[in-house]
Amino acid sequence: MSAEHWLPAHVRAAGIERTLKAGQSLFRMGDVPPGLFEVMKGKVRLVRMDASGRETVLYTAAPGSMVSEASLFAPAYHCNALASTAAVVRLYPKALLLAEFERDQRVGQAFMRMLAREIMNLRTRLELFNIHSARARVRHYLALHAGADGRTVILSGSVKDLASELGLSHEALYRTLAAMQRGGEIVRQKNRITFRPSV
Amino acid sequence: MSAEHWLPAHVRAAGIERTLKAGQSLFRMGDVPPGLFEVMKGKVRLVRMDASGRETVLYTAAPGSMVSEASLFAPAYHCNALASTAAVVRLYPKALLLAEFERDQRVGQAFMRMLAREIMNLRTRLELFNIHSARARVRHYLALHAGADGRTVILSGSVKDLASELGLSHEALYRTLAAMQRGGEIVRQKNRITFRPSV
DNA sequence: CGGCGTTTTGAGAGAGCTCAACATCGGTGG
DNA sequence: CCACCGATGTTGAGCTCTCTCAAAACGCCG
Repeated sequence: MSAEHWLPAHVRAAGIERTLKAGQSLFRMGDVPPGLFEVMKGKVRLVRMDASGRETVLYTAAPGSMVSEASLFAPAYHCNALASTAAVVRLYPKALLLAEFERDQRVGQAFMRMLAREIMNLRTRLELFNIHSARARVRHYLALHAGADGRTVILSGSVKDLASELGLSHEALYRTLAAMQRGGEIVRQKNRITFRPSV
Repeated sequence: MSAEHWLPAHVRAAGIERTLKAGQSLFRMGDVPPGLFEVMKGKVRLVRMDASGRETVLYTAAPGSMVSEASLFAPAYHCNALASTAAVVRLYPKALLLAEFERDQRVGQAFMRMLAREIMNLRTRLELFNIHSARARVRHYLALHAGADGRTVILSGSVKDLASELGLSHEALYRTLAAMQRGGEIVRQKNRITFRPSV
């Protein structure tokens, strides 16, 4: 959900900035969505809690990414947004955006494209979560997040964060990474993983 | 993704119908999307295959539902569509739709709303797949698909179909349903499940 | 009636989860 | 400068739960 400058300057300028401390809540399930948030600094994650208190990470927004696109048309949020790190977000009010969509067709269409891309991301994630083997999940993730060379992934957070993004316990992930390294499938540096694609 | 008559009559009239036999493919990953499909009769499922041949059901479209909304802006399909039963679909060509979005703001906005709803559905599904216990998954599904009375779910296919929609092996699902019935949590009739919500 | 797919139950094994202990690292304050 | 402390990183061991392979009853349709 990258902004990629599809939003006209005058709308961006009208954004209302807000600063969040690590762990602070941006919005909660049930709140009325005021508009669209763009993450300027830090990271914000969308999560849901199930009955047992388990947290499902629905999405992690990095600088340039949007949050709550889907809720722009909904009467209430259906998940919680929490700052994973200290963060700055910018709010674009709903009415302003809808007016802009009407004024300039291209903006509205860019927004559709963004929604469509998010749908595809979510489907890919769904596929990931349907994989039971931890090793296969890691492979799937690595293949999908490889950099330009096709065999390097930069971790943007702790391994623990990665674990919750993969829907694995952090212990299982540590073990899997260790085993893959022993087997020569991956090499780990500070916050970088190099791997052999499609062995 | 229900159509709900948001599409103007003259666009609907321009749709191209196509008949599919059970198991027949509507489109495959990599194909160029010609437009939007509406399911008129039967059921069509979106699936992806992972490396091991396991099939992940991304979405099941019933009559009135749209397929390939997200791919309207993509150069190629990112998943496969298969007829689960004998089915009839109607194709709305991409160019026609985009022109209509420009002509009438409300149609474009209705489409955005549809995309947004699909995002929320997918997030709910993601949450479902993050639940490991079969029983909790079934509870989650039942709570979400309860009818007006809040405690009855009509199964629209076989239990086996339900199993793949829940991401469970069919054996696990049968066992779980049997156990829940023994425990008095649910009552099963022909193709209907009645349950006690939030016990 | 025969065949095929769904439904059901059994048994075993593998894999991830949980609880637990310990190492490591960075930041804080004395 | 060093001790402390909390969070991350790492490894161990046992347990539970689903998956897989198997087999049999059931129901529907030609």
